[in-house]
Amino acid sequence: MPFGEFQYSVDDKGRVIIPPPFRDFVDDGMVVTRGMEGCLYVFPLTSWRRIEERLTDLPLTDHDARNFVRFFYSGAAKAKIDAAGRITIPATLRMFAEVREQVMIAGAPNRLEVWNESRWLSNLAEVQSQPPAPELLRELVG
Amino acid sequence: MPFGEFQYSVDDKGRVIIPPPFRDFVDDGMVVTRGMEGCLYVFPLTSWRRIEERLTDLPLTDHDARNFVRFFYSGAAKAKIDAAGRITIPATLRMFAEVREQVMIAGAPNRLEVWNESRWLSNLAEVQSQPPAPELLRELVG
DNA sequence: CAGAAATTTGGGAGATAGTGGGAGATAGTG
DNA sequence: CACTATCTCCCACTATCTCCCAAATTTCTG
Repeated sequence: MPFGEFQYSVDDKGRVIIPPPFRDFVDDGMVVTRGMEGCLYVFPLTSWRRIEERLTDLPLTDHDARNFVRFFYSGAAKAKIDAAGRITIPATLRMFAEVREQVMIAGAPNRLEVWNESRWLSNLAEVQSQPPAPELLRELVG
Repeated sequence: MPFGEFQYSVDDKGRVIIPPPFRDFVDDGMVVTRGMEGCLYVFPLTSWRRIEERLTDLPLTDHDARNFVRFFYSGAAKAKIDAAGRITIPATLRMFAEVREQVMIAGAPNRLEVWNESRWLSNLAEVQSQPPAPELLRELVG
């Protein structure tokens, strides 16, 4: 499971470095898509296939389900690491997550997250001002 | 299954590019018809035949069923990819979905969707402002 | 501390994709 | 039946992207 956070720059071609400790995790290819709180999710290809199946099974008749699929499924893009350890993030996703200049790459359970740096910081600040619910903390420390 | 989203322009002949990653998906011809939330659905010909059968089986006696058939079936038009990777969308469907100038082509389970660009954006904004139901999110990460 | 290895960043060339226009064929109208 | 408008197929130019290479910086090791 990848953990840790790393700061990188984005060049004007939309290329972002995958931190060396995370490279094994996404070695066989990955899928980048929209995430919650305005970040991007990066799933290893094998995990994505499971998600894809679940999304495909959602009912076409439900408005919210359709939009849910549009958010995660239509937003998705395959990516693979180049010789220099980078991936190219499509323009639409860069715009969505305001990925430009400085970004944070964060490890998460089963995925990576790509954040606009200042969004990352303000999101952290929010967590500090609104501490997690006690029942969540109990999960952590027992 | 086609996923991803792509932005294109529509020329004054009503021609729209099918994104290169989706071309295999609709290689044997496709059917364009009205879709939900004001977009257009694009089905591969083989999927369409299944839909056609189901629509044929709907009871003619039911008002809602009749209107459902009018919506999906009467609006349908065959299309095939030209040498430059485009299809021509009939004027009536273009009017329905306000397909002109800039459009988004989005991959979806079993189909493609063609969107007026600003409709697509405001629809996505709706998803963000109303966070997805927890049971849907569980679909995503397990 | 010095050399070696790995990592980050940038740039360039060939290939691919996007866009527009035109001519012949087809269909519609008087 | 003739004329006109529309559509389809074909061609060509331009822009963009991907892959490859190379330099500069940092980190690790002996």
